[in-house]
Amino acid sequence: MTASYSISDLAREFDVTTRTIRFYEEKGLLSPQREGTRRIYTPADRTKLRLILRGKRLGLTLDESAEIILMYGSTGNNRRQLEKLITKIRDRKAELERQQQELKLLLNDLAEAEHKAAAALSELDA
Amino acid sequence: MTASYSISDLAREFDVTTRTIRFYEEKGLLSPQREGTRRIYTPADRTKLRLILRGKRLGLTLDESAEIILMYGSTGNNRRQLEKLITKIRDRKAELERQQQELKLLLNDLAEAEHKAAAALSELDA
DNA sequence: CTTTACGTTAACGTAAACGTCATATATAAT
DNA sequence: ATTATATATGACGTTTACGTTAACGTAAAG
Repeated sequence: MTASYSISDLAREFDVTTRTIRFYEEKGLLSPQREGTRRIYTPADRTKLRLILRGKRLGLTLDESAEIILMYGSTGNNRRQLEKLITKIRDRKAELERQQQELKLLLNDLAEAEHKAAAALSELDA
Repeated sequence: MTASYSISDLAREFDVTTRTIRFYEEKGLLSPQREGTRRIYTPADRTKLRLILRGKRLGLTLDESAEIILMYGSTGNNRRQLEKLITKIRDRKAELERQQQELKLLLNDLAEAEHKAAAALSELDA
């Protein structure tokens, strides 16, 4: 018996509200089973949620995260599907690498600013 | 005579609308001089705009970008100011480095997904 | 048996970051 | 003088990503 989670289990674990999780379902990012009316989440659902939130922390929109999730869940095994999947992954990687570059630039700028501030400070001490 | 720019000069250069630039002014991120009613932007204004947009591409909010711009324009040279500035820079660096870490994780996940997809594809060819 | 805890749907509210008119003025080109 | 182009100020609209009641069902605990 694989583990299963209630909506508040996941909410606690990932520090989001249940509203948030239901919202992701509305948007088609999650589709847990039901036990009567209550939602039951599988480990796979949990992984999807983790991916969504990871994407969020990187500034991805939910629609973008949805794409990534589709990539993971891609059970369609025909060639066209797979080729499309590979293309999408590469596109996303390229974009993320561009972001990484921007990040380096900003970190450099900040390091410079810090240096100048520290220098000005030690001037005061001289 | 230092260069100066009209609002549409900057809009063209950075590929944003004039509305966007006026919006940044509303939010206090820019404060160009006026020639009568028209806005005149200095190279310093241009740099600020560049920083705002760089921040945006990294997923910073405008308020966060505003902080960074304040750091750059910080002409207050007293110790308290400088110390506060240094602290803010370090905080931001820490957050950005955390993001960099997340990015690495996601890139790894994507590499894995790509690998699996490629493997599935070569299965089809076998 | 009634709290207490957790769950459900439905619906309206909100902050951020602009887009999109509408209307008006000013300068440049023909 | 008239047309075109650029600019200005409102002011309302839009999307994203949820927050926030409201109003109700269920189920275990005391």
